[in-house]
Formats: sequence, C-alpha cells, structure tokens
Amino acid sequence: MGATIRDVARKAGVGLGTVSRVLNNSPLVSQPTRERVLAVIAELRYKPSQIARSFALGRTLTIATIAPFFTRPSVVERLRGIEATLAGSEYNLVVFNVETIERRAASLRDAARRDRSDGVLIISLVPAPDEVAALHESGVPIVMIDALIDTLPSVGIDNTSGGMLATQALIDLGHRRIGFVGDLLDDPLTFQFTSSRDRLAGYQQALTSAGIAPSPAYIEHTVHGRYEARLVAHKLLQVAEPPSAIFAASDTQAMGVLEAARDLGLAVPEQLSVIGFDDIDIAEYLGLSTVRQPLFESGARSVELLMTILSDPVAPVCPKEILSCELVLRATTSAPAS
Amino acid sequence: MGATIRDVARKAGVGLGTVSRVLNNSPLVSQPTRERVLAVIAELRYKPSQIARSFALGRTLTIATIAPFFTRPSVVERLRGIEATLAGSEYNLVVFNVETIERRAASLRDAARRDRSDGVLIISLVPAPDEVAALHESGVPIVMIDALIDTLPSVGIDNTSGGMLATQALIDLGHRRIGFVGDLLDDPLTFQFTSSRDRLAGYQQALTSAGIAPSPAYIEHTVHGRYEARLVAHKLLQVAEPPSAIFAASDTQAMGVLEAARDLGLAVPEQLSVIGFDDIDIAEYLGLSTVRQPLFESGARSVELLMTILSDPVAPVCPKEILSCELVLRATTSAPAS
DNA sequence: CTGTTAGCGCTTTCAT
DNA sequence: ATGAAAGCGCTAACAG
Repeated sequence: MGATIRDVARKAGVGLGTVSRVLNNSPLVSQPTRERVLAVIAELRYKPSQIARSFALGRTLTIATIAPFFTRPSVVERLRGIEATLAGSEYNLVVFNVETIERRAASLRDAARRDRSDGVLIISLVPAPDEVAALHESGVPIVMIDALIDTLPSVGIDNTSGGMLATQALIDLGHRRIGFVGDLLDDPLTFQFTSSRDRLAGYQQALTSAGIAPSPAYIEHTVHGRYEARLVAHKLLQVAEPPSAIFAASDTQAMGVLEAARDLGLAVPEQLSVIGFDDIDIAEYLGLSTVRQPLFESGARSVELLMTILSDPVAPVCPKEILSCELVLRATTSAPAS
Repeated sequence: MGATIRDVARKAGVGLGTVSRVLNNSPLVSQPTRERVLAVIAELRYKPSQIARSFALGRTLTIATIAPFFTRPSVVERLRGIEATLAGSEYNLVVFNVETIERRAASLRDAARRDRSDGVLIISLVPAPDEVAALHESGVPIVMIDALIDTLPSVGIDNTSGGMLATQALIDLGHRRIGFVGDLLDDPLTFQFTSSRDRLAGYQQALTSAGIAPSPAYIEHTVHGRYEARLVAHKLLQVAEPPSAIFAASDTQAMGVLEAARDLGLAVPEQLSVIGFDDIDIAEYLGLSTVRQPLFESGARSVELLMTILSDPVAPVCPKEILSCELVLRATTSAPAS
C-alpha cells in the first residue's frame, strides 16, 4: 500500500539519503537529481511516514492543548485561535478536554510528555504547585493561556483592569449600589480559574477609588453556570437595599442575572443594569453590555510564543504577555432610576 | 532525560524482550521477574516512548477528526461526545478545523493518511465523490457523522423526520402559512451540509401531507448565520400574505428570525411562531421551540463504531446508524392570531 | 518463561 | 553532490 523511501531511492537509482535530502529541501542536491527523485515520488504516490519521521527526528510534531473545552464558550474561541495559527505548520493539534477533576489531573500528566508532544498549551487552568513542578520536569515547553504562572511562559488577560472597566462604567452611569456575581473562589471543580477572582479585585478597586465601600452583601460566588448565577442573583436582588446594577464575571453568568431580573419583573436596564465579561458570540444578540477580551487572539499569541520557544531551544526565557480588554456598552446598562 | 527500555532491561538484569512483555501485560512473564522489572521501571521513572511504540506497531494511536469546528455550536457538542468517548482509550484525538474551502480540502487529504491516524471521524461534511474515492484509497477507516455516505460507515441524524416534526407541530397549532429559512443549498462555503436540505424536505412533506401546497415564496435559503437569517426573514415577513410561523433549519438561524420579528415589531409567538432545530445550549435560555437532535450522542456513537471497525479489521462492513430527533416546544410557538 | 535479533522508515553523519 | 551505514526505541518472531 505505501511506498517507502527505499522504493523511491531504488526506482530513481539514487541513494536513500538523497531522497531524504530532496524531501527536506536540502540544498545539497543537484537540480537534475532532484527532479528525477521528485518524478518518482509523484509516480509512486509516495508519502513520507509521519511516524517514522517523528521517530528519527525525536520530535512528535504534535502540540497538545489542555482545555476545559466545552465548559465555557470562551475556551472554544481561544481554541479556535490556536487551531488557526497552528494550521499550516508542521504540527498536529491534539486536544485534551477537561470536564472533571480526574481528567484534569490525567491530562496534565499525559499531555506534557516528551514522547507525546513537543509543546503544550494550557487554557484557563491553574496547575497546583506540584503540578507545575511536574510540568517543568517533563522538559516539554509549556505556554499558559488565561492564567499567569510565574515560572511558565504565559499569555494572560488583564482581568483586573477589565473588572475595573466594567465597574467604572457602572459608576460613571451613576450607580452606587453595584453587585457582583462570580465563580466560586476555591472550588476544585472550577479548576481554579483565576479570572473571576481578578475581575472581582478590579470591581473592588474601582469601587474603592470612587469612594464606595465594597459591601459583602453585594458579592456572590457560585459554581460557574447560567442557572447557578440566576439563583444567587435572586438572593442579591432581594436584600434590603438591592443593587441597581450587577457586574457578572462572565457573559454566561450575566445571562443568569438577566433571567433573575426577568423572574423578579425587573426591567433591564431601567431598574437593573447588567454588565458581563467576555463578549461571547451571543452577547451581541442579547444586547448585553460587557467587557470584551481578546479570546481568539490569546490562542493565536500562545502558539506564536510556543513556536518561538520551540525554535530557540536554548534561552530559558519565560515570556509573559498580558492582553487587555475593552468595554462594550450595549442595551443592558443605563443610568439608575432616580 | 528519558530512560529507554534498554536501561530498564540492563538494570533489572533481564532481556529487552522481557521488559517489553511486562509493558504489554504479556502473560509470559513470571511473577518475580515482572515485579523486578516493574520496580526498576518505577525507579527509573521510565515511560515508554509513544512514538517508538507507534513506529514499531505500525499504528499511529491517533484518531483524527475533521470538523467545521466552530462554525456551529452543534459541531462543538458532537466533538464533545467524541472526546469523552475517546478519553481513556489508547487513542489521542487530533483535530482538523475547517473554516474555509481550502482547509476543507487540505484536511480531508491530510487526516486520512495511514501514517497520521488510525481512523478518521468526519463531522457534518459531505465529501465530493472524488474525495470519497480518495478516502477509500487511503485505507484508513472512516466514520461520517451527520452525513450519510453510501460507501462509508455513518452516524446520521434523521433530519427529514425532524423537519416534519417541526412543521407538523406548527400545523397542529393551526398554522397554514408556514415559512422556511435554511442554508444555501449548493454553496461550497457551506461545505455541502445536507442537514438543511433534508429538513426542508421534511418541511415540504409535512405541508403536503396536510394538504398545504409548499409555496416558493415562503422558502428562503442563505449562507448559514444569524445575521444572514435575519435578512432573509425580513424578506419573508414582508411578502403579501406573510407566514404566521417560520421553521428555521437551525437554532442559530431561528435567532436571526427572532431578531427580524423584533425589528418589524412582530410579537412572538402571538404574531409569529418560530421553531428552530438543534436545541443548542442557548435555545432554552431564549425559550426557543426547537427540534432536539442527539448531538453529543452522535459523536459518542461514531467513536464506538470506529472502535468496532478498528478491532475487527477484516469485515468490510459499512454500518449505518440513524439517530432520531425530538420535538421541544417552548415559548416561541403558539396558535396563530385569528 | 526468557534472551536475542531483526526490522519498522526515516534522518544524519561520514566518507567519497 | 551523493551513497552507505548507523541508529532512533520498541515489538514480535525465534531460539532456547
């Protein structure tokens, strides 16, 4: 079924090495020879074996990515950036999805193995210290996306500034009682995303700068998800002096808040302003005000970073990059009812 | 950095083959020997090289999937089913995304190569006859998902029945003027999805059975997308006797129809009923009536099918499986205003 | 049961 | 510029 390099060499009447050289565009082949070999390759429909090549090269020609793949629309968009940037390169993209804690550990362990991949991209997961150590020990170049790890090259998002942006926008509109709905801070099931925490920090900073004391009564954390956000938003909206605006740490959660408002008969934005984070696809459809983060770009940049590291095996650099966010005001925010 | 099987053999004072046997759980190793080898393996932190193993085995231990990955939420959900089912197996999942025609052709060519993958899963793409021929010639087992190809194992969705289901539901509610918004029938950019076409066929059958002549004026095709659907929905809703209900071939398009209704000040469902297809995540949020198809399951089943084929290399079987859909009535459908 | 050996298909010296 | 040859790490067939 498959012709080998040996068949080509024999048929072309050249040495094995010459065929290999032609394949690898080595300049050390005369034009006539090259053409003859190329002709035979075409004739035999010869395709070099990836596996044998990898084996001889000692490289897998594979980039692995670990992602809480489908738990969040934002992850898919980052993945898209990765795939697009990797396409056309000599690398294959293998994906490890992570939806449970067990899979999380297993993926971290499996993906970062020299014999499995030449590089690993980790999306929105914060490995524990011992996992970080294992990652280093593997010797496989790693790039973190949407999570900054001191000792690992990372493409981060400026979530704190993003949180400030959202909160400041609300303040600028005249809101004083501003609620926050975000992820649980320390649930292993959340894979220890730090984005929500950082956005909360931004929220608190913005409030403080404006001379508003952040009130614990206005801050709710829950397992990530629309439904869960809806539940805590109910709570938030039924305190004594309910907030006139809510900043949700993700668009998904903002949707839950919107549902809660609907449940309680609160008009948005007249009686309640809502702002999310991410600017996922449907945000525009819903007219949701939000903070846009460069999702696709974060994936693309991480690949570029990884490629640089891969091409320059010496330098023990640990580049960090922080991408910034942008405010997108739409229909769910307005000045509070006086 | 990496210990090899030879190091282990030497250190354990056994032959190379014995270590390999231990690795592969061969019963031809005595318990004491096995334990000794295992101990050395642990001590040396030896991990067998995937690549070398693949090379020796002549198998890639990789399953490739070709998907118009992010063009549709439904594809992501199928992918999720694939990943979940493949996890824990010895196979890696490599993904080829397809967002342009060039990538489509390249992916079809690259993924199905013996030296790259042991099996290929193709999601929602209908390869052209010559591409099908090339696929066969590659000798790599293929399973189609959401597209039935005569000569290829396939996991299909009963889109025609699904289309009938949606349309019949509308008819049952009392609608007579029912519009349809679907994908372009023959745009190469649509990658020749057949689902929209089949859903249209179901729509037409249901109408005909009910004694309603399908009117071309009520049928619109456009490039897949929310915005595009919105545009053609405008057209549809401004004909002389506009439809009182619209069946959109996907939830994404249904959202576009909903937007058009909003634009024109038509109350849904009072003045216009809308039903979609897919039951993607956000459909519930929107209260969108739709037809649910087993997305995750279609991915999972395709992997199972592929595994069967892989494990029984002889039988030139070509299994076909058709999964059926289910009506989900929510808030965007009601009886027409009299 | 276990050690030895012959490749798997390719890249890469090393001579020439 | 090109041929020959030495592995890359593993599996599987072959002797014992």
